[in-house]
Amino acid sequence: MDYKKEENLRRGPWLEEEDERLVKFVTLLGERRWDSLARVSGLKRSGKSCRLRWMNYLNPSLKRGPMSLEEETIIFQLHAFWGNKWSKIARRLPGRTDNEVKNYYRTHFRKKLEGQNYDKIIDWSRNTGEDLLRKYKETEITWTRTTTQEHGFDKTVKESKQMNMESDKETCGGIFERESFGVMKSPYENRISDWISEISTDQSDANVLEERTSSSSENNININVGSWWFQETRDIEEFSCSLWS
DNA sequence: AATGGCCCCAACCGCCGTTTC
DNA sequence: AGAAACGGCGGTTGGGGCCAT
Repeated sequence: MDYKKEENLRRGPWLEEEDERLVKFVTLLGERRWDSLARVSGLKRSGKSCRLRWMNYLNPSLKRGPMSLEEETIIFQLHAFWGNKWSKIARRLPGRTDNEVKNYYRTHFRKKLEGQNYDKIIDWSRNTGEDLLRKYKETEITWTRTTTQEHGFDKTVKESKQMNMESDKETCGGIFERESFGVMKSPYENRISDWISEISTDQSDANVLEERTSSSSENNININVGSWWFQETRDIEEFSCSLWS
């Protein structure tokens, strides 16, 4: 349905009675056929508007309240991999919407990262997968320090942790170890750990392949295996879509 | 108390891929 | 097979609330 063609449609904030009516009809007809649902319900709203209101606000499975530290971590880390794929990121956060994630990122992270030249740190097109993962981990450490401060963690502990990061690499695997100062990993972080370790495994394979390619013919066209690897693994969804189930 | 600036977030827009007829 | 309808996505906007001056 085209908004411009439907001049008598209501726009702007939803009234309480509109919400009630929408909930009633979605319960009755299901989350589909939004245009016909909008018509049948008598709401003077477009199907799109109804869908959006339900998806972003009325759906009972939505989580309310501020983002947890775990959710912040996931948003940041997945954004580092996928970029502005808000719906994809939101799928990793049960009860959160793409709109919410997008707004959250814009208001909370972008400002912080602008100050840290984030866009320059992560240059998707010019780095190998290995570079990207390393640089990503570096930004993660910096970011962790800022947010943990905000959340009341002890700054000194985290900073000394960061200095040991190089030697910790093997055990850390890129995910900060909060167990070491008394906070257990959440299920969110465990899943992130799993994703990252799967990525690392794939990357090792890619690096082996890269070595073989370059040693066999040094003057060949440069095939950036690292980038290939990263391209593939940016679509983690392909092999981990059931993580939340 | 008034006001201007900023932040936050719900809602809208336009585009595009998919599904339905 | 092709047109229309539908649904999903990312970017943008506008208004309410908060805070500093």
